[in-house]
Amino acid sequence: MLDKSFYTRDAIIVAKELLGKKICYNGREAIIIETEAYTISDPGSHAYKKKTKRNAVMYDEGGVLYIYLCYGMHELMNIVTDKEGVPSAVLIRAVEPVKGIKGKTNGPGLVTKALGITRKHNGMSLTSNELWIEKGIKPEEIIQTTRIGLSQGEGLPYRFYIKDNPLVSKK
DNA sequence: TACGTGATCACG
DNA sequence: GTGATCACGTAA
Repeated sequence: MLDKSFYTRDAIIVAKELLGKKICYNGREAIIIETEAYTISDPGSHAYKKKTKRNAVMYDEGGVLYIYLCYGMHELMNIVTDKEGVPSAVLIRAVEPVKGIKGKTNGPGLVTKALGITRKHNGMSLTSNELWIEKGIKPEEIIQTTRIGLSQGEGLPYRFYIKDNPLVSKK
């Protein structure tokens, strides 16, 4: 299991290093293929302006989940990073099924659905024996490029994925 | 390319 | 209270 110290670093570093790691939850396992980082003073981040009820968990110490509902029907899964009081997180955009997964996993809304993660898991710890991330594979090559699907801050190069993987999400 | 869908937030 | 907005997915 990855230690708390893995998560309490800058979101960009964590986003990059999460690639190839394995998420384990509820008997299901999946390798992380694609991520996006959301940092402090980032126009695309939910915590860009101020602390609200929704984004409060982003201010927590790294190593917990931030889940929210998008477009009224998709629950998106983020991993909170950095020290307490520094709002930042990493969005999981695509994973590769290893065990116990049904359905598609090549998009952020599909990842939560496949893993069985919902808003009820908001704030849940990633250093527990119920939900955790551990060593998986070593990515051959990592691509860093601009984020997609945002109305603001889309141009920032905070998106990472494993090169040539067929599960990388599309716009 | 169009739109469903509902929580959330910035207003007043 | 109310209206605009939104880190998406699907079908067309």
